[in-house]
Amino acid sequence: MRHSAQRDTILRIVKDAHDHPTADTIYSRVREEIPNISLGTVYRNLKSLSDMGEVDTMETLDKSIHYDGNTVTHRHFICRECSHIIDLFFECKIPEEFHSLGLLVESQKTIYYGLCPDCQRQKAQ
Amino acid sequence: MRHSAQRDTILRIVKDAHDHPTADTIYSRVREEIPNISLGTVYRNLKSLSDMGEVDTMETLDKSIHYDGNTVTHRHFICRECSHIIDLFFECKIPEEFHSLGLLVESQKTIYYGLCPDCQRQKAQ
DNA sequence: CTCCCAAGTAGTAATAGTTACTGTTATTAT
DNA sequence: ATAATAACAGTAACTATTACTACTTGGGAG
Repeated sequence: MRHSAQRDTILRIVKDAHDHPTADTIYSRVREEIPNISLGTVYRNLKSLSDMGEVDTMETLDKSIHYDGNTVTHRHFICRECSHIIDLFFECKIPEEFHSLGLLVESQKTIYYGLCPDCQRQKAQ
Repeated sequence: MRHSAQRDTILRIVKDAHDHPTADTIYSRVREEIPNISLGTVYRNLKSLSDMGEVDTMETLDKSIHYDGNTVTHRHFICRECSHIIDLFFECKIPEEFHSLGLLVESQKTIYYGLCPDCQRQKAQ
């Protein structure tokens, strides 16, 4: 894989982001540094960065992919009201049962859905 | 909500399916019974059935939504080689930590990725 | 039972997110 | 420095899904 300024910038911006941005959001942030970058370049590099394990992806109820620069295993909570995404660094053990089923687990993605504290308060009023 | 033959059929077919079909797959199955049903009708009803909690959805690495007629809380394993989806009925406890964070969890979706027994064998050869 | 009308439908157009293509640019091995 | 080719910008194409519109149908009121 050849070096490219575009991919460097994309990776840095995803690593710096803590809001699980979509490709389009990443595109507009990268454009502040590289104004004429192509959206296709952003998608292509996000895909290769994801394949290389440099970034993680989240598939949510909205139809766009969210990217996560934090590749440490963790889970997510999404508020059904405000769509805010919260990172959860609880322990993520692979249950014993996988062995007996002969399943080799390489990664896992968990999303919890519900209400965040702020939205619970608003609902209560 | 008014009764409709189309929705009844769609729900029955999703409940009978055990392969987590996409809207398009469901469409072709429903067409065997209602040949002139519209794809839009399938999408619209899958959405309302999902809103009503009659079916569950799965957002996977491929970009289409998979539907699950089994609404008992469970998790999924997807093989990265053959894309086979396996249902897992292990216990799905909500960790204690959510309370201290003030997060109200209403549902959860977990997908494990890895290799199924068959694909592990093929890789070993 | 019949009539009415809103909810539902078929068919089609539109949209959004993503990927593919094409000619040009830039990285890196020689 | 030069050649080979990976990566790029710009644009077209694709796929899954949603929206729209005129027509149909379920089911309650009379």
